[in-house]
Amino acid sequence: MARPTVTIADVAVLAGVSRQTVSNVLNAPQRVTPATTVRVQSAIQKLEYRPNRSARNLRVRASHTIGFRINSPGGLGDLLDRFLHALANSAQAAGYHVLLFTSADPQTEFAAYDDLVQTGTVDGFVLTDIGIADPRPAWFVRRGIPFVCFGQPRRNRGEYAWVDVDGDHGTAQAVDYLVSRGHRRIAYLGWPPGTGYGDDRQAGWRRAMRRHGLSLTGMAGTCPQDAGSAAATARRLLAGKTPPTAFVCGSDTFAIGARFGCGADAAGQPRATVVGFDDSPAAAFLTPPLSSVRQPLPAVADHIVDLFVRRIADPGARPESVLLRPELVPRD
Amino acid sequence: MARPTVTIADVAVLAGVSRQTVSNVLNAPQRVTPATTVRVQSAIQKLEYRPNRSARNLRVRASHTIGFRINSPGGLGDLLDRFLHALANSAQAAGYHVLLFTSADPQTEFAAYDDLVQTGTVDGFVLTDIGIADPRPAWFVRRGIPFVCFGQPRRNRGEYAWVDVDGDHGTAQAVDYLVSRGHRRIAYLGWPPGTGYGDDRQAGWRRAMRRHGLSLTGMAGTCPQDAGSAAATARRLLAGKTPPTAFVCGSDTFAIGARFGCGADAAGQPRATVVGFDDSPAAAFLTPPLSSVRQPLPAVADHIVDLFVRRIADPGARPESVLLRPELVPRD
DNA sequence: GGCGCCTCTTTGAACGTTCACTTCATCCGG
DNA sequence: CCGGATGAAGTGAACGTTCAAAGAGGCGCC
Repeated sequence: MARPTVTIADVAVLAGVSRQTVSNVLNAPQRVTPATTVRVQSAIQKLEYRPNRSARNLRVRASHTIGFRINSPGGLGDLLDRFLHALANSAQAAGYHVLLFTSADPQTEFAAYDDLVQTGTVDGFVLTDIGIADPRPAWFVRRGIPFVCFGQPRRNRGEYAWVDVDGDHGTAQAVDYLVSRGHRRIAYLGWPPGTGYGDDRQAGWRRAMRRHGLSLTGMAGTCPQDAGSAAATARRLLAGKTPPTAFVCGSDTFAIGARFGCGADAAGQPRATVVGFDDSPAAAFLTPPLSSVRQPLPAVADHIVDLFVRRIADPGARPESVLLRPELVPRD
Repeated sequence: MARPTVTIADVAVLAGVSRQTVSNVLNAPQRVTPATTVRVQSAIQKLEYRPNRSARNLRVRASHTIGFRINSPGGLGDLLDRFLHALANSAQAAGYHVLLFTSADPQTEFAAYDDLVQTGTVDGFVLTDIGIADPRPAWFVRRGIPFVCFGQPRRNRGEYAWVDVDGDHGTAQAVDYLVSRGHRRIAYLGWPPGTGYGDDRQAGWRRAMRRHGLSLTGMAGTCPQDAGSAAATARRLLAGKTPPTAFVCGSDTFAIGARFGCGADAAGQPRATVVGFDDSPAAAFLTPPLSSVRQPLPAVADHIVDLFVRRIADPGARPESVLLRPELVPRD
């Protein structure tokens, strides 16, 4: 009810100590006697004191905020929600917050980054949808702006901080799984070459197929990521001389499309087994549900925030990076 | 390159005026002579001055930030991304930002709201997924915390600020459209009663059916919002004595499920026409694409931010609300 | 006993902005 | 030529926190 703001000075008076001691109780407890700490803590509770973030930010010259650009259709598909949730969660645990912003055209995008940093609104950024020759990482380094990528930059990957999920390993796992279930003609359905992550996923499939001594001919399908063209591509592959009995897909969108394209046999069962990527709820809810490769988003977010905080703490240090393994979620 | 921070004082010196005059140029231009304004503006540009947000926030006791709770699976489906984008966009235009946060369990949820406000991290909140007897609006009012709902609270709706999309009107439009295309047996597929928004959408279908003098028997299907059970429910309705020739759906998830459930005839065409709700990309990409009722998200976000800003400006004023009309996007 | 050292606490200042008030200059009517 | 009104610009203080440095007190060592 709009009670008057209670400040650190109020707490200090009630606890019979100085402002600084209250501050120390909160920020550097080891400097304060246990007895004093108790007194201050109880004063804090009694007054329901909560430190003012703007004042703190002003003084320490940091916003404790991570900027995230949310762009219109979002290349991440329905992964975005779940990633944002995980990111906000991990950030909070580290005393940070996630701030959303948008920028219509590419030329205002960099201006937006600059603005947010110059005004002290954010301390840095998390970047997603890292393109094959994305100009942003280099630009950020030039400006000295802290950032962590979700997805590895393909060029100069040692120079930037990033966290990625090993797509190659994921699709290879999917192939192993299908082989163990008796499949031998396993097709791949994913993005055309040039996306980076898509290439990795396709490479994992190819590698695993070779490892099992299986043929790739007539098994590779690429198309835009929409259920419609995925369905069409699946149908095309199924119409070939040696039709696949299973599909490994670059995303759940492809997978849902593939399921559509397969159609059902007399018993109502899909004519081919489909394994997706991302483990989206939509895929899990199909009947029968899709197996899918799950990205460990909470772990991804944790690492991103961790790397971010370290970047802030020591901007001069060599950027680190983390490659996490996804996990196949089998559903039958 | 970590150049030394340029402050309002630097600008003042360069322009040969006082701090306050620079501040006025930015915040109250009418108080300043055009000639002075020009001099100050050019100094600002030369120094690339950007006002520090923390300092401003501290002084004016406002964060110019709207809090948004992003919860794990998100009842909004893939609407969430697009809504967040729109919200961030509208907020920016009004000088605000959107800050994400999470809270695991319900008991920490209120603590989280409190914390963000008490620390001055946010000025208020945008609430989504307003339940039929949601405890939050009343709680916020009691605490004097500004908020705007996306979706109307069903109880005490005059007491809170909200923006909603008229679901009733949307499904009625869908029925009109299908009738104009010659359909007479039009089924509804949506949530079980008790969600509020779901009830509206079903009511719109029912009302329009009656208006056209069409029978409702064997036409109402409710089930959880997942493609699997939607498909099953659609199959069940199609197996009835007078099977529907079209489906109006409460969401695109239901719609995609219905499409699955219909299967295809010999020519590969779906056995019933399906109209979705939300106009998600997934629905548009099916072949043939789904018609769907589009929520005007940019307008929704604009109104939400507008109402929010007004709440802040005059917390005592009677809360306003806006009901927007969705628009059917026909696709054939 | 005097000195240095360590631990805990306090003090004044500073972060960069805007508010409230004052000063200064100009203009106009009488 | 004066008095008051009007408008532009400047001044000191304040927002609430943490930093840097200094103060107080106790302890051990020579």
